[in-house]
Amino acid sequence: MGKAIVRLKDIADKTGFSTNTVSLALRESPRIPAPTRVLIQQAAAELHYLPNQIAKSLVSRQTMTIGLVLTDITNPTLTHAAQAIELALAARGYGTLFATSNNTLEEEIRTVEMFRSRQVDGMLIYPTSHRQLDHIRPLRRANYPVVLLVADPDAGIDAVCVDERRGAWKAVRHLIEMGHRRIGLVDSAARHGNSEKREGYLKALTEAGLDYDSKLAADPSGHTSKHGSAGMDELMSRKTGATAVFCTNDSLAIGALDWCRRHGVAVPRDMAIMGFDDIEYAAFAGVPLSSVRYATREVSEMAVERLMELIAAKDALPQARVSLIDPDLIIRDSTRLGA
Amino acid sequence: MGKAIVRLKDIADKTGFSTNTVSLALRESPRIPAPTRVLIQQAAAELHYLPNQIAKSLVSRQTMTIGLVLTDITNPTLTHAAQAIELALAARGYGTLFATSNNTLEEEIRTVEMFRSRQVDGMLIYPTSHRQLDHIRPLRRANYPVVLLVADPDAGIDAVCVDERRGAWKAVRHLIEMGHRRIGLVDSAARHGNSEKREGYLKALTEAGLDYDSKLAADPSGHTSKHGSAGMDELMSRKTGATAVFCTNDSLAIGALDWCRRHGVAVPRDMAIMGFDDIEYAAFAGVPLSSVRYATREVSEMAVERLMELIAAKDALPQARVSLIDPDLIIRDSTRLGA
DNA sequence: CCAGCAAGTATTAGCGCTAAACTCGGACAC
DNA sequence: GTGTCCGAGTTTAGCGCTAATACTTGCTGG
Repeated sequence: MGKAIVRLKDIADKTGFSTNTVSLALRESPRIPAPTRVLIQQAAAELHYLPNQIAKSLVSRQTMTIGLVLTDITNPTLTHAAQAIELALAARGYGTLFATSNNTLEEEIRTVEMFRSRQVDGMLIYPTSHRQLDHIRPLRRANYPVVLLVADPDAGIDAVCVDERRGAWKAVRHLIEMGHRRIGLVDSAARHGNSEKREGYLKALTEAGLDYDSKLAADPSGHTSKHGSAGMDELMSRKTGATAVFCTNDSLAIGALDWCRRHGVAVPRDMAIMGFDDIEYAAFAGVPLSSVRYATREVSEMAVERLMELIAAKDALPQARVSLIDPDLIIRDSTRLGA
Repeated sequence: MGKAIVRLKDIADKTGFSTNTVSLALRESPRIPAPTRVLIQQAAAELHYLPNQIAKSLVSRQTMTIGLVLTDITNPTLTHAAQAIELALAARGYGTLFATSNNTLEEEIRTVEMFRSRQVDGMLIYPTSHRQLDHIRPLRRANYPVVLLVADPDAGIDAVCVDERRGAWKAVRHLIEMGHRRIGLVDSAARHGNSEKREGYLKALTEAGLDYDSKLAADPSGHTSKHGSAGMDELMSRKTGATAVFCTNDSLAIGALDWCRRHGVAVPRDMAIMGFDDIEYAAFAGVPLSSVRYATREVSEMAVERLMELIAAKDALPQARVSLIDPDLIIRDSTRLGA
């Protein structure tokens, strides 16, 4: 770890005060008179002193570090969130330790343990599965500050997240309003047990008096554009008569768009396509993509704020609260009939 | 930090051994006979013991944590790299602390100090500017393991990165081979003093006997698609007669592509466009985008491997080495004349 | 004129852990 | 029988820091 590190003791030796006096002076304690304080601080600066946070953490019992568990940082949405979260935490003096669970529960559990072992002051988690939270509940019970970034309202754990159900419902309702009756669903989250978007889809169908046809749902094994294309393949080979498709994220949708281009299916004339997340590239896809947008920055900021509240609450966490942010539709050419 | 944490002492009290015996047993010391070891390990498991890494770090003088400094995680390329790095580090038992410098030198310096204060065992850095490394050199001189993820070959600091100069040179040479003589450059990195891609561009021009015309270079204030579009605007308003444009990353190129679509400029017939990084969406842009690709995963893996070597070297770091990875061209419709 | 107090500083203990030094009771050799 | 060695632990010290307590002065007031 590099060469001899400068410690309080070194400043003490240099100035002739005791280590404790130095410690107090550097922390602006009123118990040390101003002239002494200045003297010590100058000596510290000359020696290029940097406090050892590890030692500090051991005694103060807080590390000023938050653990961020992501499923997969490749997803542009998570990426934006991670950035916004790091920013919000840094502004409050917290460091961000991050790890990806690779969408497996096992790794998620390992990650959470690793973070605990490193004594993070709290965690922000994108759980792999929104339902299997049994490894997280004990944490909350032990008064450990945890905020989820996707969740069920009835999870019993604090969460700040987008209302995916409502977003999906809005998206599908829009497709229905555009006159579509046979609406496909390309959903890569289902296999992780995350059914919010699918529920929104079903709700919109039901409200419009449309039947759900399981042939209209594809369930590709990942969430990249390649998978979106594969999902389209699966869907279209079934000859379901679909005239619109709702993809649960924009990467999938962009892949679906590409499938249409390669198969001579005109978008939106022959097929309307709707995404979710409104990533930067949605607007620049072959056909500009309609999508569901939400304020990543605000969500992240709120989640961090909530985490801070929990940390401040010490050993009496308040009742768990789930905040759902209502997303908005962004309509572009991929679903605009006149286009 | 949650409720009463289980310490070695608690296991000691429960089993009747001393804390030190417990510590040794949990670390599989041969000094403790197997039956005792098992007994102690069972007790630890029952109490749900998790070692306190902070305390461990204080005495072992290593935190098993690496600091990762990114300029801006929004960039899909950095994102991929971050993911690959986290994976490679986790595989070696290291945690990843990350922070973004927001492309300012000041924040980069603060971040590096913060990491040092947290006693990270080493750092991986995407420097904001490839030239201003004066805050990093002292680290190396103090035997602090640091590996850069972009750099000059003569930086005097270890680095593992893509050979951007060569990538740009290949890209521009390709455009020249396609018959272009007036080739624009949209480069958002120049303002940070990172001129590798521009140098590659110039080298290709020179080799082909083409003059450089400064009117052909645009320097937008950011690296998103919006900025790419703005860069095109700037370039085209100058009536330079450009028939091709090299954009220093894919987001810019996708923005440029969009500018062409909106202004009725046919790609590649009236204008060829070339990107850099080959992000997922390059293939799915309005016109599939030609780009420069490199193996992110391998680069990250190599960088981590190098960092491990430096860490293992203790207080006698080997001569700094810079490894440049040679990227490949991916030709798609945006530069293919026949398309 | 000295108890009482405050200001300024030093000493001590301890966070949870590890490494080094130490103890103690056999077994064994001669 | 006694010195030596070994196995199976225990005790002690210390990582760099903070918090609590202790100790000096010099002063004030009754």
